[in-house]
Amino acid sequence: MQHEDLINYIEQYITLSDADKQIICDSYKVMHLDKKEFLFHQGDRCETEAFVLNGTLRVFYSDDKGNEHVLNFALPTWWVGDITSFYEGSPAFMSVQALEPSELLVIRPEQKEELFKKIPALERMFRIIIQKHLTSYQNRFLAAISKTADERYMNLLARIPNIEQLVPQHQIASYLGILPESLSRLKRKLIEAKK
Amino acid sequence: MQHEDLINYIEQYITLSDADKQIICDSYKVMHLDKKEFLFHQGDRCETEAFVLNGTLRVFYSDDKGNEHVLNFALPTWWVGDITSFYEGSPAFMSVQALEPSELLVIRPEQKEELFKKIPALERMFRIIIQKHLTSYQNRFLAAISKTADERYMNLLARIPNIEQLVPQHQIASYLGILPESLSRLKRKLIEAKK
DNA sequence: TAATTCCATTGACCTATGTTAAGACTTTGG
DNA sequence: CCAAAGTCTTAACATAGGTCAATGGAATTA
Repeated sequence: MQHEDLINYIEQYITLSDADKQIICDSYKVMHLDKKEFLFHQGDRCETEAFVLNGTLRVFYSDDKGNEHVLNFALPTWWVGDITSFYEGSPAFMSVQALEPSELLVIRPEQKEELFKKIPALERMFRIIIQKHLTSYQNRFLAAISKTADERYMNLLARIPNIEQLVPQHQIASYLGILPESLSRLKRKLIEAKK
Repeated sequence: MQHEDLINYIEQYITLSDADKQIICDSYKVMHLDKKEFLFHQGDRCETEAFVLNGTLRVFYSDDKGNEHVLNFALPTWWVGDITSFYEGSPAFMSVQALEPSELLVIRPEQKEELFKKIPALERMFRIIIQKHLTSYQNRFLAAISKTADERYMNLLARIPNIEQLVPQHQIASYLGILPESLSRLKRKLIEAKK
């Protein structure tokens, strides 16, 4: 069943009756994205919140000079969306694009409201998830101002060991907040240091 | 009345009956912090969420080398707390300390649960506030990796024009993610460039 | 399969910020 | 009211990472 991973995920947080599971399956629709296809674009309203079933996506922000900065990747069992845009209808702060063909489970704002009414315990789960995201960005910020690019690279590898197989190098550089040239140089230094 | 600023703040988001106002006044207790006194320490459980009535506080993280990094300041009508620690009971990620004598309205987790039961519309307000915090840290992160210290300094001044009168310079440097020496140099350059 | 675009690497050079150290001025606490 | 601690500035030097340019290989597309 398509929704199995989502059900398993939710059951880490709360207990679900069979009826609850049915409601969840009805609320989330399967969606496919081709490589390079966007879930939503920065500036548009984000009307979909998605749970990644498989594939890889990047969440990025384009600044005023047109430079793109990877805020995060999205891998299976992760959530993607722009919550402020999703709930409040404001323009999305970032874009989300598939880096390879990907399968998602998506929900729209009205349906999510419905879902919360039917399974209020989910509110708590999503609140915790938002808090984790907040903590994660606090950490990214702290790392950006207090660690070297080497350290941030090693941390990323520790957190997502197969990241090199999943996304191209220049996306990793962008995630780290450096240029591809710098990542290249950095990797060489690490290899030489190991010898 | 002590709670007036809080009531006004909340009324920006939702409509309150007189009974609601009374409940809010009963839920939030006035608290005074002397200069240098802590609201809570990194590593402890954060059992208070506070609304700042007056004064100035700093929210900071101490890294493994003992260096302190200012995550944010807290000024009148701002909220401070470590939500994850507050709700989930985990150790606080950061510390909060008064930079001058400050007055707060504080609430404890159990009381906040009670409050949500009595005035459910507050849940929505706090969800929006968390989302704003999340966006704010995404921005801090992006600025940290893509803007120069000059730009970040100018942004801070634009956002909080009187920040120089409120907090010592080395705290501003810490907020910007640079050393006091660098901020000093940077300010001189800006002054010279203006001539 | 050719043509084109994209991607990773390298090198030379540049700049913003860190590092260290010193001195003057201000605030705090006994 | 003095001593001590904290704060701001300046300067000389070091370094991480940016910038620019060139190359070769890989992946897309016609």
